[in-house]
Amino acid sequence: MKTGARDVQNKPVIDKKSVIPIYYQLAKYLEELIQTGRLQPGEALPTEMELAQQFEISRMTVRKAIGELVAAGMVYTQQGKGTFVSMPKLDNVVFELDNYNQEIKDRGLTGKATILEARIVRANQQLMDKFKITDKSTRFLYFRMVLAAEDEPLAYERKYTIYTKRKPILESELQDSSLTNLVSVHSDSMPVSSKKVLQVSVATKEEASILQIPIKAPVFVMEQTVYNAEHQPIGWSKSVYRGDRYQLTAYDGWHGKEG
Amino acid sequence: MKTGARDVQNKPVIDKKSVIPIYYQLAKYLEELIQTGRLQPGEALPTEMELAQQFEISRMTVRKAIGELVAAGMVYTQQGKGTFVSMPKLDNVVFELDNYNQEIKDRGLTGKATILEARIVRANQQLMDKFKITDKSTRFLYFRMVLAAEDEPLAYERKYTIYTKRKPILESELQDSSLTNLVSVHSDSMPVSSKKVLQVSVATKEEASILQIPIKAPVFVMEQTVYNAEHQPIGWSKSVYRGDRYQLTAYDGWHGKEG
DNA sequence: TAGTGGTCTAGACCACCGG
DNA sequence: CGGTGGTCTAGACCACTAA
Repeated sequence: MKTGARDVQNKPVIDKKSVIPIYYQLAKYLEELIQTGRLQPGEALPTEMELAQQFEISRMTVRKAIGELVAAGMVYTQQGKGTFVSMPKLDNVVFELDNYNQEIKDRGLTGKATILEARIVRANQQLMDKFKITDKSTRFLYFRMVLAAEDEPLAYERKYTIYTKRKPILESELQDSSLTNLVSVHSDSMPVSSKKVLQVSVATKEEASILQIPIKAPVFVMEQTVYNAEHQPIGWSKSVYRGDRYQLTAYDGWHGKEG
Repeated sequence: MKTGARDVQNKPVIDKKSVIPIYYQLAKYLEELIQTGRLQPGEALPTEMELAQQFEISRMTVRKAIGELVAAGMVYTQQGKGTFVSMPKLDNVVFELDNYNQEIKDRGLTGKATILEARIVRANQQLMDKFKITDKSTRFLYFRMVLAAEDEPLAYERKYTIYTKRKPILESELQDSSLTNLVSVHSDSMPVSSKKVLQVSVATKEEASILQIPIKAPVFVMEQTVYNAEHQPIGWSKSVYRGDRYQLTAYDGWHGKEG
């Protein structure tokens, strides 16, 4: 009588009566085999039929487990050949920068967004370029604001959206002053995509003054453009982040974040 | 006799005899409904049973299709309630920076990595901190190199790995001078995870000279630490990228990259 | 209680790969 | 050709939600 694989404590690897799904148990088991090196990169996993028979479960359940590992990038499948342990890719560079609100919350600080200025402006050459328009009479809603935590200024943001609705500028802008929200409220079309470019620069006199840092101190500059369904720019912002308070972090590999 | 949904040209939405998998056809069909606005954010999709009956396919196939959309972030499921169209999240900040080799290739340039120095060094306080060790006699392999394209220097990298194998330093290092590769070749344990921190700074005199930029010009500074399976640092590097030649870009939304 | 998505089964046929 | 993963079926039972 088969009873499936058991670990060193003679404890069954898969407990069919557990509330934890079988496919999840199997995925974690295989994950452990890989992370402890009992399955080396490039090595083949047992075939789906073998795993199904060994643990007395359906092949579809095995496939669901393997699907989890594929999604996690730990294994890859080749039709007609088998399933293999991936080589760890540690040189991808995908950085995450938490947005302002989360950033503040994570640090347990009290954040504040102060609007320095909010008014209607007419098109100038820079705006006509950024929004890819030629109509000089276009009006834009212009926001200028400072983000601070614990009374220390962290970022300085300037935002523009095409002003078509003629809606008054409300206090509620303070609740969510993200560019996409401003665009949603004041523009005719919905934002559906966004592009951000992050560059490094040095603080201008104005930026240094607002952020309370020395002139020419290094800063991150992020430009965001928000597009509607027709790929037309409907919002643009330029944000300056203090270089001494912001950084981007990237984790790579199979147990990066836990360490 | 049921024949399933048909589009405006009376063409069946799902062709069961196609070589294209049914679940894929259904996923693309639902995707189109969402992107054209016929299914609005927050709105519920037809239930899995409804879709199965409408297209005369198995519920498991419907689930596979929906699984694709979930993975793409376009819909989310709630047990006991239904499946709903996601709100587009345009304010995530996940930046990608192509690695040096791809970067060069993408631009159609001829890249070159020049090793300025490669030698064995003993532990100093900075290295003992970075590698979290206390043994002063530890030896490190130290690489110093410049990355250039079209004879223009772009980045300056300093890399350290624990030197345990006593292997000679070979020309082959030039082929793949990534930190993970150096660690693989010269260290006892395999790299399994990596952490990178990107900050903004200004060029020192040495960096400015090597990168041919003014002193105090803004630069990206990336520190990478590579860990083995026991979460011990086995490699560390500090790379300086010219601020006038590098930027990070992030796309967000459902049809961002195509535009 | 009725309806939803989540899990699981025991088959089936197929496309692809290697010997 | 046998073995592999890829797709698909027609059921089943469950946990959860809402009326």
